[in-house]
Amino acid sequence: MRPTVHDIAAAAGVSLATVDRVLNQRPGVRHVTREKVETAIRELGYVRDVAAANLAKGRTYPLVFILPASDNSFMHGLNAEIRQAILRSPAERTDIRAIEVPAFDPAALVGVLEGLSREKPCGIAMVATDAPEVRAVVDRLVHAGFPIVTLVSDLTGSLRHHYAGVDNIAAGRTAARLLGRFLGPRKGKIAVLAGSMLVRDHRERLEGFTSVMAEEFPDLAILPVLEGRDDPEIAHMLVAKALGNADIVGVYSLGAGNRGLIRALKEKAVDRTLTVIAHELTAHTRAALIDNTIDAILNQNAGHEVRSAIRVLKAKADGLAVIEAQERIRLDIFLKDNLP
Amino acid sequence: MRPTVHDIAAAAGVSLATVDRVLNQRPGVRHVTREKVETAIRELGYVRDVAAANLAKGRTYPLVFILPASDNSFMHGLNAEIRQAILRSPAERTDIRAIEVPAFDPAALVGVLEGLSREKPCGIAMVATDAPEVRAVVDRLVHAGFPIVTLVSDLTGSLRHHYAGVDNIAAGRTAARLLGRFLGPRKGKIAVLAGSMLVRDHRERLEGFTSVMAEEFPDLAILPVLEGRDDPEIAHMLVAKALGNADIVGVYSLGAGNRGLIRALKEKAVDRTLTVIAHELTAHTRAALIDNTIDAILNQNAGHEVRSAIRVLKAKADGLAVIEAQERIRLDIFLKDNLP
DNA sequence: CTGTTAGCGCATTCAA
DNA sequence: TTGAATGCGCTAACAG
Repeated sequence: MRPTVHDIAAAAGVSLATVDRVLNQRPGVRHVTREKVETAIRELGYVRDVAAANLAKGRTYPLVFILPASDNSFMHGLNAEIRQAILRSPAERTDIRAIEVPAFDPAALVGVLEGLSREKPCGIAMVATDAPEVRAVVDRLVHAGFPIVTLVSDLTGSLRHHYAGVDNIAAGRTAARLLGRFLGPRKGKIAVLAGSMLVRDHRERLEGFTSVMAEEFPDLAILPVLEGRDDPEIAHMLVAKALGNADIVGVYSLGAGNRGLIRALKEKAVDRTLTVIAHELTAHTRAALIDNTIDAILNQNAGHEVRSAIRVLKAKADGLAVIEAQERIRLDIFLKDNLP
Repeated sequence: MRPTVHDIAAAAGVSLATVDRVLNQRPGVRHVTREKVETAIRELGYVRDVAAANLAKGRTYPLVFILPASDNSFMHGLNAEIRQAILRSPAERTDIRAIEVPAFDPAALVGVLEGLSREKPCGIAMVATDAPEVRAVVDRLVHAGFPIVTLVSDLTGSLRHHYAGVDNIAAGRTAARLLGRFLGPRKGKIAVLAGSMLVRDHRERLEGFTSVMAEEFPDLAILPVLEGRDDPEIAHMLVAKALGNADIVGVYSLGAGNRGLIRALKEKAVDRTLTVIAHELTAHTRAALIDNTIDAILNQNAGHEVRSAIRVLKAKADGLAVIEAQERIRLDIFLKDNLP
């Protein structure tokens, strides 16, 4: 049988309340008494039963998710996963609220973040827009004791506790190698469609992509990046125009808004054998993968990201450790054969 | 505030004990009383607090893992993950025991399984060897009320509750497409190294591989399968011999024992440009991927499989639902760029 | 500074 | 067939 608070109280010759004070590092315990209790804890190998503690405390975890208000399938999916998590709230003792902020708008994000410090959530998950002022508030909130995890897009250089998203440099490098290997001996130009160079995830994907291209596939030349703002309409326009270039042999779409990309490909490139790699598995990209418009999809599993963010935030709130390997968000690579 | 047993007792005008009897479908409640309670439960939207219930019951989950005694890195890794889970046991209320059985030996597996029915674990996770007699015991145990999940290798057609492993047909198909696309316009022969056609996962990978090869890459011919019994020494011998064939342009290793494969490749194929796809990320395959001996690795994450098996078994033991998407074991595809 | 006591939501005796 | 009382491991008033 595992030792309980009673056992350590008996071993240390003190009462339950004192043991509790030591366990929860509350004040009002003499140094010597504290030492006695700590010794007993160590010797009996006591580990606190978190479930029982939460029951006694009636603890719930008020969590806030901050997301950009973007009208693309990936963000819709992320939203859906958060709603799923809200449905599980009773069982998981969470109390989750989602807040939307204008996309690519550091000032708006900062405003919401500052408002949050008043309502005292026990954890914050946010899709970060990469800007100094955002980094500043985040650092301030972390200092004030709020657990913060970044979601999907990281905020490197800030004090955020954890990042629940894929390694985007690795994603870009992987895209480059797949494209290069699939193209084999072919030479030509590569079009790159991004959302915005303002978000770190897109910048990092591009960085990884260009470096592997330069190192290993010198016969493929990258054209100037098209910024589609993750908007299907803009993406369609940009890609349709770019496809006028007959030297293009491949496309890398590293952001969202792939509906527009796919439409442009079907209109302008039916007769060409382009190799296309895109990010994010959605209804649209899935269909395009199956009908061979797209050759491979790199994906981050929004459900895993949300669940991981919640686990990490709860653990941080309790001062507990996380299973690192479990919280690593993997880059999914989908060909038409291994679709879920 | 969520409704508790007290609330439904008050609403139904009965005592806690009666509510409990209804909740746990125990006998000794008049039909009309039962109905009253059930109505109250429905109307208040009561959901049981599993943590509190487990606390009151002092419940633990005795779980058994059955693994083949194979000396390859993948099985070592699986073992390590189970040991990690054992370390987490106190926090997760599990009590995990691992049993090794001779590999590819249905009779031995049946023996262990039969012995288990006496010690009453509340869940069994097993790497299945695919044989009718195994299917028979599994079905018997399931009928007797034991939750059973298959791990890594499934037992299709049996009554096992869940399979914690990858879709191996999809894995084989994916390997074929990667190999075919990487090879591009090249023609030639493909060597296939398997462990044993006695285990379902290997048979399924081969099946998926050959079908995509036949459908989409007719210029690549598959040579007769080499059965290395997941043993590095045997694998080395077989592959070294096979590489005498100068027409070979690619290799698909769908089992374990890749140490032997890699050694053979380095000895016999330094001067050739083979495209090689292997399964399972280990220290050896990782190094080979980095030094370009292997071009891609398909992997199943043993840690996820073990944690998933535990979650599912606990849920089944409690008659609870699982998050299906979370329990789907994904096929990892690693190029040298996205290694963890 | 330290101890007593009640109670979180549920299960389980033991009586009635 | 039903109910009252007790306890699981822990926290939190409230006394001393």
